[in-house]
Amino acid sequence: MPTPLTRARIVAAAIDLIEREGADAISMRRIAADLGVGVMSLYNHVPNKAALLDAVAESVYSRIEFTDDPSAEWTARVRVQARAFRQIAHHYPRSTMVVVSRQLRSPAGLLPVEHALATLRQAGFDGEDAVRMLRTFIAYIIGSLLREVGVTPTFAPVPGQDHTPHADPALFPEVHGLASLLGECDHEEAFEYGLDMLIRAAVVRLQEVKEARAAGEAGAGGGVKGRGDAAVAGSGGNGSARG
Amino acid sequence: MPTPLTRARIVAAAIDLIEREGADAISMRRIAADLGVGVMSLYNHVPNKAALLDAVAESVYSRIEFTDDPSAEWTARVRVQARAFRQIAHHYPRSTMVVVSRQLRSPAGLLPVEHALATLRQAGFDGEDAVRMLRTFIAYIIGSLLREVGVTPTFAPVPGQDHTPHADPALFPEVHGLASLLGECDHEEAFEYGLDMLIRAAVVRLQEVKEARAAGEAGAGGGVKGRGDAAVAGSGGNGSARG
DNA sequence: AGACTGACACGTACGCTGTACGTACGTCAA
DNA sequence: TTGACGTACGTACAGCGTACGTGTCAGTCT
Repeated sequence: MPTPLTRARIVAAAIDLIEREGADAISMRRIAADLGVGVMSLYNHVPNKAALLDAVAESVYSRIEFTDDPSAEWTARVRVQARAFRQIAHHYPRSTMVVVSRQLRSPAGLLPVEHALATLRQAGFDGEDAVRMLRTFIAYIIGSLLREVGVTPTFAPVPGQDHTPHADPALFPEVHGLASLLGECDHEEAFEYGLDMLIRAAVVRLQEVKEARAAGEAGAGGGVKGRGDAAVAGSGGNGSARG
Repeated sequence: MPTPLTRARIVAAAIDLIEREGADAISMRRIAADLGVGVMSLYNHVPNKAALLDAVAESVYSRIEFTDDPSAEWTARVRVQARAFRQIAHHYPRSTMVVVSRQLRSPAGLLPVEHALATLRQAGFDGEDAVRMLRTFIAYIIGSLLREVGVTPTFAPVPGQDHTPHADPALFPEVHGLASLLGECDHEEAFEYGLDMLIRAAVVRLQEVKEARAAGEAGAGGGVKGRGDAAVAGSGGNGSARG
């Protein structure tokens, strides 16, 4: 055996196999065969299949490349980070479903979070807003990825396929009238559209917060559960300097 | 055999089983056993397991209840529809992962789409904006559902579990400082927060479109790809705030 | 040197899976 | 009566994850 069996080699082989034959085709036996080893040898490095898939998710996730430019406008930085996240769907399309299907709790997932939070904090959001906003962005990105890989699992533009819905015009007038728009989907453009919406909303929110802060320090607390949109004015006492 | 085997009965049994024992526990043999029939009898009504899971997804999806009030403000109607969508995660938490994992192409999925498009069109959006906006909302909702069912698959608030991330303060200062916020997550509130962001952005967008229309019929279509970040005319506009 | 120990590759085996196929038994049409 | 047909069912097969035992080798202690 020239190269020793390794957890990293196993994960790499798994990703390779998923990308070649799809997530359903993965099995411990196939991975072992691809590596030229016996099945049970894998279990010396990975406790079970679920853990292996977790490792696959973590590995793919950790390959997100951030080219953060701290001097750029915060909106641009948020945009760049969101796009970087989405890139995994292009580099590892068939593994993406595995990634989004299992939540990962590991340091690998913390770095993007750290970046995003830092960006939002520097923009002027307090901790609560930053966390909630991050969650909103992540939810949107994950949902977008899911649609992308669901519709085109391989990202190969299947030519013969027709997604145009044909609906009874009487029952579904809107769907019928917009069938051509619903049938096609430029994922890139769709993603940017929603991303624009979120970023614009974030800009509005930031302005709101700043106005509230300027108006006075009165209403502290910023009711988490409170339904009042404006007048959050949290900030007070938050010592976490964060330049 | 009192009641004859039926596709509907099979699907119902499958959903039941998933909710009782989780999506991983599902198998044709278990379903057949629950129904008190032989395994192969299922195949008289369902071509294969994948089709059965598709049917499960469709069934769950079709149970979304819309209580649309056409007289309400469009922002409120959008909010209601989004919440209705999210409700499936509460009624069928463990099936939700099945729903979001497979894209469904059936009439069952068209009714919510029809409702949403009609609402957006009535608000004043053109077809393109309505479709793109709908996709944005769906992506956000799906992503939110995925986090909800991922973190708490059974919606039973696991007491012993601690999701608080413990990160090296030097490497991850933000994550460390906001650990308590990151550790807990009120899904309800998180969902509403992002939903608010999207609805506000939609309000801004609508205003933009209307102004463009009023200004003249010249630049039709509106800069879909336009990158203009700022100048969104913040605080005004939102009439539906939430009161 | 000899003995012991741990890590690791591997084979076998068990219970489980989805489902192709053949069979048996109903009800209807001719 | 006869045949066709739909449906329930049993058997069988290939493949799955993985528990368990066995063999080999490197390193360490006496």
